[in-house]
Amino acid sequence: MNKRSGEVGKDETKDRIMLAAESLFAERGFMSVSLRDITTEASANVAAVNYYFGTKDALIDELIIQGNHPLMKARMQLLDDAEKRYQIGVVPAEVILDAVMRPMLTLLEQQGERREVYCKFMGRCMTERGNNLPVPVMRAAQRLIKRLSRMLADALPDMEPEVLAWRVHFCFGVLGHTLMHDELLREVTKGASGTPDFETTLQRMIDFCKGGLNAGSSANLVSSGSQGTFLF
Amino acid sequence: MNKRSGEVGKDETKDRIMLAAESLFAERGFMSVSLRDITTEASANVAAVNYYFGTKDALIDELIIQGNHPLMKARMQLLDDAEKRYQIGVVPAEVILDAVMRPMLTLLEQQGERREVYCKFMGRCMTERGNNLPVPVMRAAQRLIKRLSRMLADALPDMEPEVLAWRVHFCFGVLGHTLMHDELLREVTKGASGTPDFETTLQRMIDFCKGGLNAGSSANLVSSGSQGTFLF
DNA sequence: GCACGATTGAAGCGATTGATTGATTCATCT
DNA sequence: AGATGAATCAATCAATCGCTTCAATCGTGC
Repeated sequence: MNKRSGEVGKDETKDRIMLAAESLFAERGFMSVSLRDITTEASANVAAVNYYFGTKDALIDELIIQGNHPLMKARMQLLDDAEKRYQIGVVPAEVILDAVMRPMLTLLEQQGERREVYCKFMGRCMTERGNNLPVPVMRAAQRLIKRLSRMLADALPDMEPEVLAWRVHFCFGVLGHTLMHDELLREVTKGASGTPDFETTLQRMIDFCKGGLNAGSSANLVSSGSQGTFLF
Repeated sequence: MNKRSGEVGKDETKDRIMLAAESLFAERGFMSVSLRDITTEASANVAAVNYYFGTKDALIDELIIQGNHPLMKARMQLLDDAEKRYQIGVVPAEVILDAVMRPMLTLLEQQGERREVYCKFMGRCMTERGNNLPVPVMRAAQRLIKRLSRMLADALPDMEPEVLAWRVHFCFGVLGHTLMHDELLREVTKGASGTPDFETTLQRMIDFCKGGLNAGSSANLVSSGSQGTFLF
């Protein structure tokens, strides 16, 4: 045994550190939480972080990977199912969008009391580490986006691929912002946003994104004649 | 004169600090940039920050206020214009949305070479400081949201106020995410997103949000019977 | 030319950071 | 019982943080 007690520990130090770290990172961001904050919360020694993870960044990466992997896997699975189901035709855009958004909802249900933590942590990944994500996460994101773009291009043949890419991007923006800032909305609207549960919120999010994906594309009123003249 | 040179200085230390700080904060976030990073970039002394602003947080607040004020002012002005224009009827939702989004575009044009910095800095305000914004900024946001909700409720009388509040929230999510992560999109799509200028991007953003605002609202398939049972 | 107030600079404050050390504890195995 | 190796601890490292101090510097008005 490489553990002090012969039991399969749910109270292991490593797990306690990861749970504490996830909560604190979700609440205050990656940079604002020190190793001492984490180990104090986890009732562990500062050295334990280095012992189990090497560095703070490695701990963060492991948390991000652990959080993203089941999400990506579930999305891919749903896309598989959709393609199988619509084998003779084209997978509708709404079904594709659902496959991307729904797993966040499903995974949420499995989180129990930690669902709020999970939400904010995933939001942190998107907003604070949107660039510079761990390599496997980045690669998984690329695979998803690539597949997504291909399927949506079939579903919406009249839409320019470039416009489509941006609209997918917007959908992820809605997702990240919603995961992070629910309490901001509550404060700024002074209650007009109600107090919906996460499932209701995510359903509203999906509705909104569906409308956005299928939106008409207006002529560019402002810079139709100056495309590409700035910065790029 | 309270300045050493009688000139109106574009090279004043205070301005150099603010410019350098805005750029660095935009690029690396508020927490990751030290006063020494700022003063080195600005060719100034560390004490100058304390001399002109008091603390690092005060500097950040001043930058946020300075960045947000003209934006809010322009939005309110456009809403005024719209209400005047549609005095006999109701201001359409699209016009309202335009009034909120368009000033970001207009202000961008005034930023010249610093437009990219301005974009990212505003994005940082939304994503890293979404809560805990300076009091005047928070109040301005509340005024805007309140007015927005009222006008949109008139424009979309069939939509539940709560759903409307969330859809407005989603719009700001799209805005913030777009301002922050354009290069992420470019990397993850490997070029499929093209290299549009900011004006084109913002126009696409507005189109998307219009579609989202006007989207149909599907029945809640998942938790229609469990509203309010979790966390809230 | 001299004093004054505004501004700048070098140096350092105490506190905190991520990371490391070497000793120690303890279950396990021979 | 003794040896082994995983796990934990207190203590400390150098580096960096925001912030302060105090003297030097500068233009300006007297």
